[in-house]
Amino acid sequence: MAAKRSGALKKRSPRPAQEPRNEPPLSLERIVAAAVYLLDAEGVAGLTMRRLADRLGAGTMSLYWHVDNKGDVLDLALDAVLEYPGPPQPVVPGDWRAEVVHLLEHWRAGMLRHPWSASLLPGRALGPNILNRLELLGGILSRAGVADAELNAAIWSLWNHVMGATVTRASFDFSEDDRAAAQQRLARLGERYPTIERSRLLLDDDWDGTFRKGLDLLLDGLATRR
Amino acid sequence: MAAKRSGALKKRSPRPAQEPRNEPPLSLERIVAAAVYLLDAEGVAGLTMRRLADRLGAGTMSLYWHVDNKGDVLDLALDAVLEYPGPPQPVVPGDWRAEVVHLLEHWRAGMLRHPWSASLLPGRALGPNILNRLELLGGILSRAGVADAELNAAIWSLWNHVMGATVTRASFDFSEDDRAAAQQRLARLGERYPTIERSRLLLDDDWDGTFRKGLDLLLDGLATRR
DNA sequence: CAATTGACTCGTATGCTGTACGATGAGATG
DNA sequence: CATCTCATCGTACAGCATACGAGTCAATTG
Repeated sequence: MAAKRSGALKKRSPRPAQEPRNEPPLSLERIVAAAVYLLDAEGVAGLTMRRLADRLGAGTMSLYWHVDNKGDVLDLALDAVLEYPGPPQPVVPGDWRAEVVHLLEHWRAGMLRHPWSASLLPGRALGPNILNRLELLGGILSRAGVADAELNAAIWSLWNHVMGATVTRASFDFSEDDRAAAQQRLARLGERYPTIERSRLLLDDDWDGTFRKGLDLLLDGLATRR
Repeated sequence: MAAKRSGALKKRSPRPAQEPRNEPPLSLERIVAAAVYLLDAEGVAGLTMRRLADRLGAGTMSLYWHVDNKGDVLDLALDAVLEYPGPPQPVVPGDWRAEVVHLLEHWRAGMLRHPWSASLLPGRALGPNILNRLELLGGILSRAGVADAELNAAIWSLWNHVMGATVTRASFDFSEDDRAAAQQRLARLGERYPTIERSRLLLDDDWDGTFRKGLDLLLDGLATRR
């Protein structure tokens, strides 16, 4: 990722400077924190190298000392947001379903707090925090007795469910203002799409419930495989 | 979408022109076809309004007569690619599982032929072809006896599985060249991520099998809900 | 026939974007 | 003092979407 920056930690220069700098020196940590802030506040399109540098009180090109390109910033911001505090203790040890549910709901909640993360995840590098979560998930399933031959399919299916549910919600969670318009637009299509219309597929906003029900489908399916 | 273009179909001008035009006149159909071509050939980043116009032998700004903005082009290209020929006949009528499997595998195959479509789908408008597929899916499930209260969750879960599996495959299907590098990179992480390493989660390239197995999980879960 | 209208095309210009390159300076080391 | 490395940043460039207005024609109208 960052190429030029020397191997890990070095003594920081105290940086008195002639024109006195009122900002602390740049660092990967500061850059990533500012990037997350901008992404949260303005979305993916709102993060540009210029705005990022402005926010840090630095010149645009100074960023490129610490980072190879904008992709690095996105990779780092994404993985930073997906830090996992570690497997929870208060869960009943033998209850694999509860463990999976807790892991995935925590995961989903984290991504919903940073809606850009779901859309960013495919196509970006898998950082250590993401791998860590996959590892934990695989471990739970494996210990629960899922056969090795089924393990990858199980992991990916659960992963897809979390990603998909998060992305879907971000895409279709109409703001209250748009809601009336969406309602009307869909009503006009009622004749062509009667089932969708009747089930209010695109208007139902119980995303948490939908996520949970789908997860239960998968877990029920898994339960027959042990 | 297209704003200025008058209400639907009008007589086309034969367009002889003084400096003889060797290209047919622009039309939404030509624009969409060219956009799909560029997307297939160069990916999302390869589609720019300039290149699209060049390919059509037209000036860049001419496109904006037929289309409001680039988003329109993407919406139209996406929905064009997801056209559905209609429910297949040769399927056993009563076998809802086979119907769902056929519908979703056809869907997935279509998106894999145009890998950009999966990454584009969230965030873009739901065109008529997409809605049509959702309607068919909902109909099958409803007729199969899925309760209305469960219907939305079932539809979204299956939708997420198709989208997720397609996006996941596009993200992690390393080219043969990268494969050795990826292999080595992951081996180095083997100590930290033993389960992932053992299951070869990121190296397994049986995407079709993974998709099918995950789909069976969901369908098994659904089968208990009727 | 002449004048007008409307459909369509496109050149130019604006303000963004990521980033290549090279100049600049500070602190450490010789 | 001379060099070297770390770090910062101004300028420049190519490419992007698109606003605006001028241009060209065919069909319509008087």
